[in-house]
Amino acid sequence: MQSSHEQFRELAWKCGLAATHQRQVIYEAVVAMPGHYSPESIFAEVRRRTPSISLATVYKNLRLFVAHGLLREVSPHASTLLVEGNLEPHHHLVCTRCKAVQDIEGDFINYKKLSRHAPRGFDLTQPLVEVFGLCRRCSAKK
Amino acid sequence: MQSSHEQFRELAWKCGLAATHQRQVIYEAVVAMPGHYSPESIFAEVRRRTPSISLATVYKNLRLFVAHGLLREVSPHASTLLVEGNLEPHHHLVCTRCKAVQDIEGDFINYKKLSRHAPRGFDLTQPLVEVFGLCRRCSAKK
DNA sequence: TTGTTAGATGAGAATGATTATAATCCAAGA
DNA sequence: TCTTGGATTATAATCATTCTCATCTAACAA
Repeated sequence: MQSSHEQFRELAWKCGLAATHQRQVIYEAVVAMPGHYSPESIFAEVRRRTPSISLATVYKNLRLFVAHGLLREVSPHASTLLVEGNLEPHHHLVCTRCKAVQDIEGDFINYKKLSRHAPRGFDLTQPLVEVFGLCRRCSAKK
Repeated sequence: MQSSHEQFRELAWKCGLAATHQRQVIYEAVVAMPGHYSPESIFAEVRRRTPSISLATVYKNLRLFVAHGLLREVSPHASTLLVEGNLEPHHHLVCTRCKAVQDIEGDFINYKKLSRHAPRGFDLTQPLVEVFGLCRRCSAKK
């Protein structure tokens, strides 16, 4: 069984990226636990092990990892960046009011109907979906 | 048949809002044509008729109209605001690369399955969905 | 019609997340 | 070990949006 370090070195090598210490700790911070993480929270976490790291480096590498498919961007057009390490296809539930995001399982999309209504040439190879509603807390407030 | 002005005055009155000239022209700019509009584009449009109007007023009133259900926010957690006058329930297709948004018709969501997988208390009374893919232009570039 | 006032507007400053810049640094192949 | 192109850091810059507050006006009452 490979060490976590060796696993990352191999991933980086496949993507043609230098396996720097900073990239290592950023990647591991996201992948260590399931969940959705902001650049700031990753920065705070990573800083404990590598105090000299810069916030710009965190941003740059999160974008890079997402571009290479090592991480997933929680919402591809959200106002603030969130990343997750879970690469299994799954959808998200978003609260319209507080913008909280959570995973939602289940096969509730009819892909055949969906692609029938999509315009010509629109690539829905692996459609990801965001469902908007009101989370429990916000619908209680009302 | 009511004039457009009278229609707006009545809507404003129902919401308890003063029917100012600025609100009138902002509302009409969005509702006049189907489509998705940014605050800047509405500002540019509205300025032609009302040169003294302020961008802040446009933002403030778009948010207000959305809060009162007179307009719809295209994507409730997008990085930049877009509004539309079409209040008929419909979903959106978003390009992951260029973030372009277009309407998509069709009943491709299985609401029963969806609510079965949603957490307790999550309000999905009228779930709106955003589907991510690659628009034709972006998937051609690849 | 006029007076009163709560709410609305306008101009510009402030905010906050993200990206750009440029000097320094280091991973990786020779 | 040496070389070099890519990586990192600190900070400035950006940009959409919101805030502030002085001024103004729509709406109701007299």
